[in-house]
Amino acid sequence: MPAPSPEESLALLQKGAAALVSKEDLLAKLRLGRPLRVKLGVDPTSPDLHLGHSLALAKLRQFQDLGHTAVLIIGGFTSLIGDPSGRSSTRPPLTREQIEANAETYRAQAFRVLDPARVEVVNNADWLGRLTFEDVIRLNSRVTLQQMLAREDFRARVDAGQPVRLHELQYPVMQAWDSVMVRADVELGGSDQLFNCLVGRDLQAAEGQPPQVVLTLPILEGLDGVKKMSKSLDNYIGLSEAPGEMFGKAMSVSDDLMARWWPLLFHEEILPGAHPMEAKKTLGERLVARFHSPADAQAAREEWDRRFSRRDLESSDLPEISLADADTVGAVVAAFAAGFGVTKSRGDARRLIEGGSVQWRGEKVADPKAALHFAGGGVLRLDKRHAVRVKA
RNA sequence: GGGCAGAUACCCAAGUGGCCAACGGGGGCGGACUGUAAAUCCGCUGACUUACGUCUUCGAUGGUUCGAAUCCAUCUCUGCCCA
Repeated sequence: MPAPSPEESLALLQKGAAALVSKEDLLAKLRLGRPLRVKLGVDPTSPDLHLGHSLALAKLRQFQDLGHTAVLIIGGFTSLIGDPSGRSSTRPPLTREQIEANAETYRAQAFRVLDPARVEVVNNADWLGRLTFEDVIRLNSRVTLQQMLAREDFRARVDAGQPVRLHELQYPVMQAWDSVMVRADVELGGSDQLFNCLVGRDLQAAEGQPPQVVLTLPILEGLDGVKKMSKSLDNYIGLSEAPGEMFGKAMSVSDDLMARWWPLLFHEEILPGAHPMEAKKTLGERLVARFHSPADAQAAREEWDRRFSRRDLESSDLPEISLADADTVGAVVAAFAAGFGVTKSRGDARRLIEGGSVQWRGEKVADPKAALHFAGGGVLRLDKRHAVRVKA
């Protein structure tokens, strides 16, 4: 493949971007003819990277494919504070152990998207943790309170009478310092990172470095179609989720949300005239193909059709467990535990049963006290998404 | 440092001595309908219990009372105004 011209690269890199500061700067940097250092910071605040992160990761991959270097910053230090972006309240701090563990899983997940050959993975605890108080004061002198209050989420919390802690104001400064330390040519991030990334430009300039180009990507809405996709809201599709889970979650989103996701995920318009359900299946398939493999995608779709369209639980791929005869409540609790590692209270189980969700061998069992006999085996349906095959 | 207001379940919020495991809304879960969509309708939404009921819960601790989310004291935290 012939190396694309700077102009061609620019056109490609602009696709799907929410903001680019600035186009001219990026073009100028592309014309330097050397690999650019493209920074993306992620805070290991949870064990999972999700589809929301994948937009920036995919853009980073695009840079890599054009010959540039990905600088993936694991926010070992920043996550001790937590970016207040998009949050209406203070984030609870994580322990160092949690962060370490999460950082480890992040690498693995990020490499589902990134090219391992052109990436530097660094941890900002390595430099932020060494700053002296004097250093910190010096950095802070570069930023004004007014600038901070220009950030909408801070402003909103102040206006709403909610606390904003001073340490939260440090977050943009730390992120900016990262840019200086890795000598970033470009920084990627979600739209809500725009402010932080721009502080990076200021700080780099103050340190005598050419300011980075900032390229932001749209924020992906979560499964609920209302809030930003995030682990803490439990409205996400994890990059390392099993194909079936991924496909199923994709199928559960509203048609409207799917239509909004489509261009963000695929950089193309949704097929006009396609039945929404078909389109959604295609979406699910493409996601599974992207993060697992085309074969997994096809299998996930077939399994889904079998299980949910044709409601053929009997031939579906279910966890196989052994269960002792028990009353229905006890059996449901045991099946959740053995089949899915999920702890259900007996109250929860009873509610499911009384709600008519539980079926044994295709027959609804609505009486929590009914005794179930598992000799001979069969399928025990627990709720929409959970069913187990009981061994004979 | 001073004054005022506030802290209720996942979120918002009602409740100012017993009828409170705590109104209502949101969210979530389940059912009907369906395309694991939307809309609509119904049920559930602290734990244990077949049930009667028992236990834990209304910022924390201690108290008053036969009885407290509700009253008193102290403490912790938050917002606003003043300095």
